[in-house]
Amino acid sequence: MDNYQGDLTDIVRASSGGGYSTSTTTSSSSSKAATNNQFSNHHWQHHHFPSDPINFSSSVLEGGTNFGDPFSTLLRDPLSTMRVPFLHELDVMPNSGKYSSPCYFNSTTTITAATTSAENIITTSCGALEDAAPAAASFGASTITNTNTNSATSVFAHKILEDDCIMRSSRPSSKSIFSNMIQISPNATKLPLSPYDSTSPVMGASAMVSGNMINATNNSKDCLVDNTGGVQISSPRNPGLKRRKNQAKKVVCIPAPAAANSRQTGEVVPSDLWAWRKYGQKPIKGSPYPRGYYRCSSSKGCSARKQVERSRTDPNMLVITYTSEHNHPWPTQRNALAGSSRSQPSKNNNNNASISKNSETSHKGTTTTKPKEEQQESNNSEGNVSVKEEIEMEDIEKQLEFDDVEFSDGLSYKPSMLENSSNNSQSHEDFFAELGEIEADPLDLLFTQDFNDQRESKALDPFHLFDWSGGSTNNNTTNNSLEESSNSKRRL
DNA sequence: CGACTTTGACCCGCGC
DNA sequence: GCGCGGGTCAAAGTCG
Repeated sequence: MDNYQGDLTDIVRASSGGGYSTSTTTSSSSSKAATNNQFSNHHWQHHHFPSDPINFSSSVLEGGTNFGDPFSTLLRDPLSTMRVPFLHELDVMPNSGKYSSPCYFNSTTTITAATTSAENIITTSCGALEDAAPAAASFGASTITNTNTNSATSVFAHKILEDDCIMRSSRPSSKSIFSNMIQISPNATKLPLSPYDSTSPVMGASAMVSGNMINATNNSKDCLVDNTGGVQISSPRNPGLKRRKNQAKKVVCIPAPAAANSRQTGEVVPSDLWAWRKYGQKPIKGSPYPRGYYRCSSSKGCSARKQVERSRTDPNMLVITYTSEHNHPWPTQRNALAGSSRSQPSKNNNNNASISKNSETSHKGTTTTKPKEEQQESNNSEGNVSVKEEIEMEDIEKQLEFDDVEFSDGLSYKPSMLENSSNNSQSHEDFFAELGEIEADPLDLLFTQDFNDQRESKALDPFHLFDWSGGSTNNNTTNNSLEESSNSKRRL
């Protein structure tokens, strides 16, 4: 079935802690492969972490459910400066532009649900900015503490909005990047809002998170994921896990790493560092894209699930819905590797036959995640690997600040290191010492040479992560999406 | 052998 | 009550 299964699969495949779908091998879809290889082999690796992270103070939903996933963690601790696991890897656009995200933010937000279609995102963004923002502010929501308001930022934000068809926004200063990525369902309004950062203004065009990220209204009719009624957790065969309409879920809208069929091209995929195992896929009515169902494989008995689908209105957007909660701490590097072995198939390195097979068959049981060797080759080809690794470790350490969590209530995690870094320094050393033993640690794959290169030149520009310079990126991805969409066949 | 994906079937909730 | 849509199960196959 040649639909978007591959997209979803690969998306989560990388989320499993494996490598990225950045295979350089060719496929029968040569043109698309070429296009996506642009993503995969080059831009996807352009991670760039600002020295001065953008602070997200997106507020607000204290008391909300913590999902135990990276997003939850990120969004939970107001003291944490965190990088959204997905977003920080969304450096995915072709030469003409690329997604990437600094995605550092402070937040107490627990996103419980979200609108999903780009259309709705746009709508809610505008609405929040122009209409709801004051209300959100009154709730203590909102709040962007970004201090980077330079021209590059403006360009960056502008580009995002442009690419995401948010040009309808009449306020350039109100553009919010992450309004396109993260939305909060109406349910969020049911949760108590934290006064945290409620006074932080949206800082111009570079605003990263604001009230517009929070869909505090109930206008989600256009949402691909209709959260107006809450969540439907479905465990029909498990009496203890009946579908609960009011169970909180968290929907994250992110720019899709690539719109084309990842199976053939090994397109870039976001990673949230949890290990996920796909247990189902269903075509979604009204959407040309299937929805993949994944459960956490980091720990047995973990009820955490997520659904991955593309926005039906904007294939460039991925809608990732987290449901339930992880009942275990962040996966260790070894846990993170669980199920990731296929993410690094060595023979993908230089085996067109296997790729051809994948492209010609139903891709059953295969992914085209970029093998580590390949990434290493890419790194080597661009040289300076050793330097890269040093810097990688710095960033990894940042990343892993969230790994060292305090599993206090069995459901929620706190980046304890951030709370008491001195006390945890030793444990972190141990952690990294152990980490260093894992050659194939997927975390190593989070950072690449390109990132390193760009870091040197643009490290101080967090918005470089969303550098769309070059222009026609969106067209490319859109075309790919449309092309893929037209070629896709839904399973019915 | 273990862990994964795929996919048809089953089950449930919801709307009519 | 019925049908639809969505979520999950589980067998089969794949992969390292």
